[in-house]
Amino acid sequence: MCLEIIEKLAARGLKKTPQRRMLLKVLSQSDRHLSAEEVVARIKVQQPGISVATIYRNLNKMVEMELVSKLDLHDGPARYEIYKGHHHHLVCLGCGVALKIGICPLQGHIKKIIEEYGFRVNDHHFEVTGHCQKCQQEAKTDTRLPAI
Amino acid sequence: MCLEIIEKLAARGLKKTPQRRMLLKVLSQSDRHLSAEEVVARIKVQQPGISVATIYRNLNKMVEMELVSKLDLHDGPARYEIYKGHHHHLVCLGCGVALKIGICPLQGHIKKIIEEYGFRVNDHHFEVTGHCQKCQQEAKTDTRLPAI
DNA sequence: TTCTAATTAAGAACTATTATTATTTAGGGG
DNA sequence: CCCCTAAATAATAATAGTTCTTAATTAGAA
Ligand SMILES: [Mn+2]
Ligand SMILES: [Mn+2]
Ligand SMILES: [Zn+2]
Ligand SMILES: [Zn+2]
Repeated sequence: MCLEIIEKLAARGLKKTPQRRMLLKVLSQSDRHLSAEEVVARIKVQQPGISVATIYRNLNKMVEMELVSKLDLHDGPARYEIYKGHHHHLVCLGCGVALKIGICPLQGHIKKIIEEYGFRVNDHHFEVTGHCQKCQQEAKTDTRLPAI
Repeated sequence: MCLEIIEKLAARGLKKTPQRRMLLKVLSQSDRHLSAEEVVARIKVQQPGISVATIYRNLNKMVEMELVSKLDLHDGPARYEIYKGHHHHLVCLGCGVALKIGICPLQGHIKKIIEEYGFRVNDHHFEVTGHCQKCQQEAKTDTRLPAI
């Protein structure tokens, strides 16, 4: 899985470094988005010398190349996952999970209207925050005392 | 215009301070979104003692109260404007202008699909970046040498 | 094997924002 | 009008997340 990505890097003239291999391995083995610091922590288990700057630098490069995608909410660190096509997320404020949704607002109708404004679209962000089913359930059955 | 807003603040138990008056005056006199630092710079002309912390603190409070709205892209400082109903923007990467669009993706169709996921929506962000008509024109007729 | 441009580790620097704290002030009650 | 006090402020330190700088290392071409 990440072998192919490493080859894509090489095809574009980038070196196959152990740091890049580990970065891709960690991302592809995760079942959720990871922040740069989380990636570093996981790599440190095997390569304690890994530097955060290296991870940020490579994440940026890979996002640019569309090998990795970045989920940047308006608070906390950005989080990354292996690129698997354009999509958006429902981000849970309770558990932090980012549920993939197939719907993109920049299709058909809305896209057409935007282009009628004479605006040339370059990129877009669409993020929905709220609570996932599990966190709604937990809130209902929660017997803990309120935080005040 | 900002007199009404000041009254709304007072109605919610907040004091009518000269700093708050100036903040609202500056925002309502601007024809575009302003960053906190830009607000400070404009207030400084008349009140050189104004503090950035005061502006940030009040902007946050006013956003929370829906008296001001915040436009937070993923780079550079957040920018603010007087709240005039829920809307989204086409943000020009050339001149920075934020064109208001009336279309909200979280209506009807898409909203329904999201709620069918069992997700309880709390908030959402939709921003489109690209180039406005004016900046597209300028790029065409631009006789400057490219920056390499 | 040698060479060199690419890459790295380490940590300083930076940007935007929030927290802390001593001082000031808005506005209500006497 | 003056006093009082909670609210608000100015100044500045602290923070978070990320990028920059630089000297040392290394991948991979020759
Ligand atoms: Mn995803
Ligand atoms: Mn607007
Ligand atoms: Zn999309
Ligand atoms: Zn909307």
